[in-house]
Amino acid sequence: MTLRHFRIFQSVCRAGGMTAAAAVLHISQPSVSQAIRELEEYYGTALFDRFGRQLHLTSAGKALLGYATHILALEHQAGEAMRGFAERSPIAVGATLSIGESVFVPLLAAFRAAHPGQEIFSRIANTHELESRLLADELDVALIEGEVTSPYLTARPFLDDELVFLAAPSRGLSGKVPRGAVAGAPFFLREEGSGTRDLFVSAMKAAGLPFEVAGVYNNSVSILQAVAADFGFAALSRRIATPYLADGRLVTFGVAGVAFRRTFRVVCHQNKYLTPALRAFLAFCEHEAVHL
Amino acid sequence: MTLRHFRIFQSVCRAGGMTAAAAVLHISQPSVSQAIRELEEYYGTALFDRFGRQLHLTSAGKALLGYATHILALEHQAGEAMRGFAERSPIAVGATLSIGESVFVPLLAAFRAAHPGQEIFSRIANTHELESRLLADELDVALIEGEVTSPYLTARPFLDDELVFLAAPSRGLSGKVPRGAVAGAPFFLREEGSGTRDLFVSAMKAAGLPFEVAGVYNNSVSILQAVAADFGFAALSRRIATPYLADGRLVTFGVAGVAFRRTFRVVCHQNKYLTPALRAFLAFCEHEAVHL
DNA sequence: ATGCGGAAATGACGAAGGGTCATGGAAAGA
DNA sequence: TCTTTCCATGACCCTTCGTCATTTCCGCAT
Repeated sequence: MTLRHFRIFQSVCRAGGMTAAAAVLHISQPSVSQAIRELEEYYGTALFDRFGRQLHLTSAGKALLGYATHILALEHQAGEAMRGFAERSPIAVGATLSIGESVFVPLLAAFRAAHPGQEIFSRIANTHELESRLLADELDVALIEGEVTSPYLTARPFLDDELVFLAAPSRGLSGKVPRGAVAGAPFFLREEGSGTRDLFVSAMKAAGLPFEVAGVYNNSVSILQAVAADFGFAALSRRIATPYLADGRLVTFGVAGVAFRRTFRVVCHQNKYLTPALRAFLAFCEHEAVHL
Repeated sequence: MTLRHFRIFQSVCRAGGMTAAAAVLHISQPSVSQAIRELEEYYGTALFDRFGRQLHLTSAGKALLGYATHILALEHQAGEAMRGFAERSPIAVGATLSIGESVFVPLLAAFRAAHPGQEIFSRIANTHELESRLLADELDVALIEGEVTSPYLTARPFLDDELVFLAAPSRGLSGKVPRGAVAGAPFFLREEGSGTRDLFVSAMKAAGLPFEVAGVYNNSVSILQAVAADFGFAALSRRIATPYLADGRLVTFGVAGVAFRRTFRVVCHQNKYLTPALRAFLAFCEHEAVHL
């Protein structure tokens, strides 16, 4: 059986005759006759009693009409639902901790304001987990700093970022300081697998600057507090340190030959089907995020 | 869209791949691919993300799967229900008052015993109403005494019946009585339109026997009671009078030249689709009713 | 009775949908 | 790197579904 049979059957019941149903459906009368005949043969029972030119639903016909009505209503609902999905299917967005602690929530807020009614699921996790979730299609898109390893993921830059050296004001550091001021000094680091940590370590190594590890914290706020308490130094995203720099709890400084530039990237699977909602989110990141 | 698309889509979701689904459905893999493609084009959105050889349902796909599952379940239920109907669809049986007061309930009881689980709707009404309901397909079959007028109804005899003269025992009548014993006597009659009344009136007329109308009752029990009280005579079906004859409240007698033979008939529309249940009921009337 | 009009059934036939096989491309595994 | 596996694509064929033409039957009016 096909939905077509049910549609025709329902029309015959509603119109009260095969010819009338054919007119409603804009098909020929024999086609309707044949469809009803097929239904009756398939189910092995008459759906109508033919009393001369009058059609009367049999009890079996009445029962089938109920099912047909429900089935067709469901199919219609499915169409409506899919039409809704085509426009604003929910999107699942991931972000690393660094981005999650800085621009992520403002970015989402701006996007929601621009796209009211758009459902968004969001998750904050480390780069490795985000990658595997992108590959498993459990996330539609992710915002990460640094590079991505899987060749199946495509990353587009959307925001420039930099790490800055941070110190307690009591140290009296500012502007450019000599390399000796930080060489071998104690630094607070993020945990293994952190993009921030990786960038810091590789940049210091490239600059030939050794350092001590004063502590490994899996979040930035604790590091900011530790540095403010003058337990050591750190290098974190300027965006994260901004509040502490603004009220003087921390100061930032530069070291000759050390650059911490990096790029935030919006990443999704190369074969990801881009719904309008997802396309809009990508476009938003690439064009609007610079205002944050 | 067709049910076929939903079936294939569901299979792909369940099997986890198009090739596997094709194997389950015993069709070729390209056919499955095409069906999914058509669904996606029709709804204007992707149902799966194709990450290499892996398929992942999109959120739209998840939504559609829910609808598809419900629709297919309903269609299956419809098939089951129709299968049930094909075997024992409910039957609507009508009967005249005369039959309703005598053999109808025993007949139904015997049929139910022979066909447990068979649903039966029954209605007792006069011949005219039964006929119009048969023509309007509101009754499947009716049991009537006497003839049927519409040419679209077919009547098959299933039981012989006769009216018998009834009197109070105190009258001292029995066996064959002379015509003078009833000529001009008071008789209780059923209402206009009653087959029993029609037969009585026409038989008396044919015999040239006049009579008085002592009362017109629309049921037989009241007539039996009136005759037992010796308010007058009556002629009713022997089957109805049997209890009164057995315990001596009434006696029956014959009059030379007067015969009240008639036939109970089972009637249905000539074009009525005979479900197995209906066919069984007709056969039961024609072959088993004689034992009542 | 007789003929007419309307509705369903039937038959022939063309177009389209749905099936197949053969093949290509991309990803996963040896 | 080679092989295997899976999905996508294209060519082709057959069944299905559409049409029109015609028939049949019932209901109605003459």
